[in-house]
Amino acid sequence: MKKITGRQQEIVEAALAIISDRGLEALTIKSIAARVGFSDAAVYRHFRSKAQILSTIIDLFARDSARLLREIHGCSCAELEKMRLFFLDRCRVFSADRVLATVMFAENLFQNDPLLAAKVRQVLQGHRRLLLETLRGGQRKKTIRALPAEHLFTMVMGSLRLLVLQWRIGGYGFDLMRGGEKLWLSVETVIKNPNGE
Amino acid sequence: MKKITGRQQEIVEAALAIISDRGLEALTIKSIAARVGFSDAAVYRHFRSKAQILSTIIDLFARDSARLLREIHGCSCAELEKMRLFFLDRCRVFSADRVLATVMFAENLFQNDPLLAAKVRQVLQGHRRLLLETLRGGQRKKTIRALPAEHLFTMVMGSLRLLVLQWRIGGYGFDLMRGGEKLWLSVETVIKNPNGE
DNA sequence: GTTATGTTAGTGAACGTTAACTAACCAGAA
DNA sequence: TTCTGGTTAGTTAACGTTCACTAACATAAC
Repeated sequence: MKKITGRQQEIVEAALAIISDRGLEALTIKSIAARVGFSDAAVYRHFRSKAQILSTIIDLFARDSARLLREIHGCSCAELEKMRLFFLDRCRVFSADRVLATVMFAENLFQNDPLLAAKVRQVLQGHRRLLLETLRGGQRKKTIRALPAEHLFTMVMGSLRLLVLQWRIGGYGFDLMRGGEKLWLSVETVIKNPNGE
Repeated sequence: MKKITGRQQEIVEAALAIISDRGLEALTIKSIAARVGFSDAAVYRHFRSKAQILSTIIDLFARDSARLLREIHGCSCAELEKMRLFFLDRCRVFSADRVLATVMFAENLFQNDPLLAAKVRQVLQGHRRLLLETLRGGQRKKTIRALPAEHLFTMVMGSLRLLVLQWRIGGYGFDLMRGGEKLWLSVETVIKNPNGE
């Protein structure tokens, strides 16, 4: 991970704003330059290529994601609580920075650039590993329902993803945090062990 | 809905194959023409624009989807069974025609063309309406868990979507039908009323 | 001879990227 | 202090490619 200059930060933020407003297709060197307020060529004083800008954005996503994973892993709370933390933290992050939600759904968009695609996939793999581990831990303690952990993962993560997608498609028309909190109550209800306690 | 000539059918199939193999970004008039076996200009003998080709593809998806919705709506079986039919039918359709799975995840890809985006959204709305209706019917009969129907929808549809996504990302490395059947068992377990029967 | 279905050759626009150049600033040597 | 060389960050103009799309023309069927 490299240090980043002020100008690079500006460029990345401009790129994020464009993706957030008009989608990844609208992200061109020209549109970035226009947003920052200088010519297209000037962008190349700070980044070697467009791919490097995208790579920096994904790194942002990955770094934040790694922080979350460490945080939850080190937490001494129960497994269901860990799941809740993950679920709601994702909502919080996407709420605060909408473009990260775009990156989350970018598996297909980066498929022309295998390097970027691999980077995104790696982040998602990290989520998967952590959640599966947590789910299995909860199942050992009989707090989480005894269904295939893979299935529970698909249900939890699938619900989260669809919620975020609905939020994006609807033009961010509802409060994602509140929506996430309410949805989590239902998700928790169905994944916790009904025979427990 | 228009009638379609043989050549048009060929072109649409070529387009579907390209999307399926190399993604929507690789879908150009040139690539379509190459696949059919003639020059790019010849495509315009059969379609007025690229958008019209895409529109035809979405129509295909919509027509198939409408058939499914009618079929399930007219079915006299229980609500949980209807949900199962929907879930597995989607798996079956995507298994048979992978590109339809691509279209299912194309909400963000068509966002630059509002007409196509609206068309896709309409199909998804249809799914949503049918499933919510079915879920609420099951809740009235106490066969489906008394949680907000919207949440149940998000969980079921989210699980289905993530399953299909995993299938696509993994290079179609597992049998989607079998995966869907197994996942459905878990989904059904968590959404059916535990106090019922 | 008209209609349908191809061809080749071309358009203008957009893309990422590079080239050539300039203005501002900043060292150290005269 | 002033000259000199070098770096940094910007400019305009252009490159080569690809895109969707069009015009002009050919050929064969009816």
